[in-house]
Amino acid sequence: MSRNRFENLEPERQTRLFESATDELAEHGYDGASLNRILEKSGMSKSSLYYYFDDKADLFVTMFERAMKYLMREVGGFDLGALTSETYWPEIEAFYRRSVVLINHNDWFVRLGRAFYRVRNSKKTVAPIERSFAMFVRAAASVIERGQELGVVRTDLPHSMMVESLMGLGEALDHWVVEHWEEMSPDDRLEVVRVQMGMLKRLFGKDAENAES
Amino acid sequence: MSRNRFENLEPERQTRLFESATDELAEHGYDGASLNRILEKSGMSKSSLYYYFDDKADLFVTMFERAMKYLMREVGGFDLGALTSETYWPEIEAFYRRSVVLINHNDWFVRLGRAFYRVRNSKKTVAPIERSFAMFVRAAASVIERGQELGVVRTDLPHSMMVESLMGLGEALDHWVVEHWEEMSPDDRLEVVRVQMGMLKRLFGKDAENAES
Amino acid sequence: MSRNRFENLEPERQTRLFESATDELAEHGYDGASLNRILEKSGMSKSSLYYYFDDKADLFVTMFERAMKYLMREVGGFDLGALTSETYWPEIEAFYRRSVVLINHNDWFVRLGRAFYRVRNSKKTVAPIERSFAMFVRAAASVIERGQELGVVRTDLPHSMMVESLMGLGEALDHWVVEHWEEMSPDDRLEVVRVQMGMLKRLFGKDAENAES
Amino acid sequence: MSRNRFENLEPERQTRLFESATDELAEHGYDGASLNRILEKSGMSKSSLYYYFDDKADLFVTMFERAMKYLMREVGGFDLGALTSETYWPEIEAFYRRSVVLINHNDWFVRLGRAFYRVRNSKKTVAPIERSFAMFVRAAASVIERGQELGVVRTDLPHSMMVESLMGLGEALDHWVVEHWEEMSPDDRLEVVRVQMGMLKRLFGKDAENAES
DNA sequence: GATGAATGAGTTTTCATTCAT
DNA sequence: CATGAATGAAAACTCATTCAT
Repeated sequence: MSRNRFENLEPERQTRLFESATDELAEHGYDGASLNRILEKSGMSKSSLYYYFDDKADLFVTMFERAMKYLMREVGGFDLGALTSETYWPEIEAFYRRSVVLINHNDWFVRLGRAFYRVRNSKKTVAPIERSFAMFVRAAASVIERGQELGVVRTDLPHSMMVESLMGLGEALDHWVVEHWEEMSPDDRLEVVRVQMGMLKRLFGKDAENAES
Repeated sequence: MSRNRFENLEPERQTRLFESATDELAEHGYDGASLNRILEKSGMSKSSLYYYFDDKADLFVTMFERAMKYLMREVGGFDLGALTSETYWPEIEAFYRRSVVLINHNDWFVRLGRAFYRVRNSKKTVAPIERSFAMFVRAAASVIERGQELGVVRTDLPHSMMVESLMGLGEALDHWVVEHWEEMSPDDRLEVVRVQMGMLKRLFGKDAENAES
Repeated sequence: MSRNRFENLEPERQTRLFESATDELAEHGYDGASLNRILEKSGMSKSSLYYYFDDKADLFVTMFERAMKYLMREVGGFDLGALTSETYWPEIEAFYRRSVVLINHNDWFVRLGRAFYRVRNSKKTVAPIERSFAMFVRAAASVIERGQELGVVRTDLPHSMMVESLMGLGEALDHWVVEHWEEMSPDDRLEVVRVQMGMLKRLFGKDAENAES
Repeated sequence: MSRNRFENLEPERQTRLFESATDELAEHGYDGASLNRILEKSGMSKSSLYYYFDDKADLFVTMFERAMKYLMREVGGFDLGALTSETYWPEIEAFYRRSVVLINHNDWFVRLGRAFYRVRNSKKTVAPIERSFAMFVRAAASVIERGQELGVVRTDLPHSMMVESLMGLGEALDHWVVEHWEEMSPDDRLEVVRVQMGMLKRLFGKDAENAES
């Protein structure tokens, strides 16, 4: 129910709320995020917020889902089935590159990114948020599995360890990008994509598997 | 000021407070940790806590530093200067292995580990905690730098990116170990050390640097 | 003003609102009843409710009066003037019995009963509700007075004490019936009417008055 | 834990809180009672209240239990086992009379009485309050059962119906007393006790049982 | 006729911190 | 040394009501 209401809210106020909420989430994590502060920043009244959202969790889940939808629309996803052993890594890199370009134009997306990583470490996160996040992890797992099917991703590690490592390293790399964003030229940024993809390939690529032994 | 006082506190009460605080920190992170709950669990009075510590931050900083000191005493650190290109990776692996053995005997250390990672992502962390954590990061940086001096760690990445990647991947790997701890035999655990060291070497080792090109 | 409007509302929506409101009132009492919950259950919009009713009190007063009108229509009232000393108690019992039969077919009426008793004890009840309830009390008082005129109801008690006792005992008995409703056969129910009438007669009947001395 | 703390609170502040809480409870019932209003009236700070009590329910349960203890100390209870068929009704009447005398000196007790009846009808009453009240109902049930054992209380009604009737009628009678308290002389009041006991005996007494048939 | 939108004031509860004893 | 006591500020959430359309 809340979703429809929010869609009809004056876009400018949507944005104001959206940005305040994202900032707050990024700064304090889910548990620490204060609705009061969000409302103060966005100028919205407390009762209005509860008119648009069921509760704190609903607010952030909605934010997250909207952002994901936006990301998918702008950047596009993978057609996992269409990947081949030749296109696997290049496609991922292209996706990454497109994301970086997108971030170039929407700085609030960086803040959401930060927020995302914070929520991830919030134990008390209520069920719906957990679900939202689980969806994301599952996507990552699918990408890994597809790579293994195609024989381009190593298979000698426990699945869960791979997923967690990917998320952990990915977070660190993204975080680095976000943090150093402004001191880099557009070219630098694309170069970083190349470097970081190199790290992922080195860590998870099949060919490297043999190099170790 | 607080430090000296706390040292003189009856050891049994030290421990009780220590464990309560660590648990709370692990479960709720720094911002979410409640002094009230800690005091309830440990049976200490609120005013006593404020007698021994300046404030919330001081409490956790002290906890953390004591744990680090304990870790160093039990596990031993590196004498970075004494490392050679031959002993570099084996020494790190040995340190890791000793840590895992230690965890075997002190489960509260696992909890502290969890706590550590949670605090790390807490932006609002007051200055002193930040400082405590920075010390830890600096140690990691030193290890990396020494490896580069010895020519066994790659040098083609920005320093800060390497440090962050190490912390991120390290967190993920540790987290995986903590989470799967009980379903593993002692032998499994040591095998995991070997595997994870393989990942670190692959990601940061110099030899692999060429493999990429 | 509100009354006329509500009469013109689509009957099906009238009923939906009616039932939601009655349920809510029964469960939470007047003060505790939430318009929000009522509206959610009935699917009516908040502004519509305020179109049809002046405020919270007006809503419940209207509900109550409609129910009373309905009760009178279905069950029939007394023609107090037509009662004689012989028909007084039998007529009351017959009324009671008819009410029980009615409840058999309209379970929401049970809920209204519960609601009624809850409102009764709500001190803050706004003036109009008080008035509504007063009407009901007056009716009970009239029945008592008529019984006294006919010489079949005791006269040795303060009038107000009789009225209050009647309401108190009546509530308890009704409450008992409502609570045990489902575990009784139709025959049981009518037997209960007989038993409870016995109690009322014993407590208020004139003949019993002598028995005491 | 809370109990001890409250005992040590400055008696004058105990009383202030006690009276505010009782008044509030009497006026609005449990659900409707506002801690804010209580605190405003009593001049206590919100956090202090939560220092002395666990939560809203704990506050009222404590109030109730203290009052009951006080009542039992001042008025004395029954030794049910010691009652005989001759002393049963007189003892009850004596208890009632002593209570009325007590009320004479402590008008807040009247307010608590009102409060008690209101809580009773509060559906949402949290568990502890329910328990407190259940204890009271059980006491009433015991008195009834003892009377039946002694052959002075009728046995032709369902047990639960008797208990509920007793509570309902008792509430009404008490309520009447409270409401007319000030317009009566001390003698009037004791006369009322006699009259009301007459009603209870008539309704529940064994001898009357036959009178009916 | 009908309703979506907005809100101020309210709710219970928890927080970290201070201070007199 | 130790603590009982007190507090203001903040937390998430709900309330009945209003008004422009």
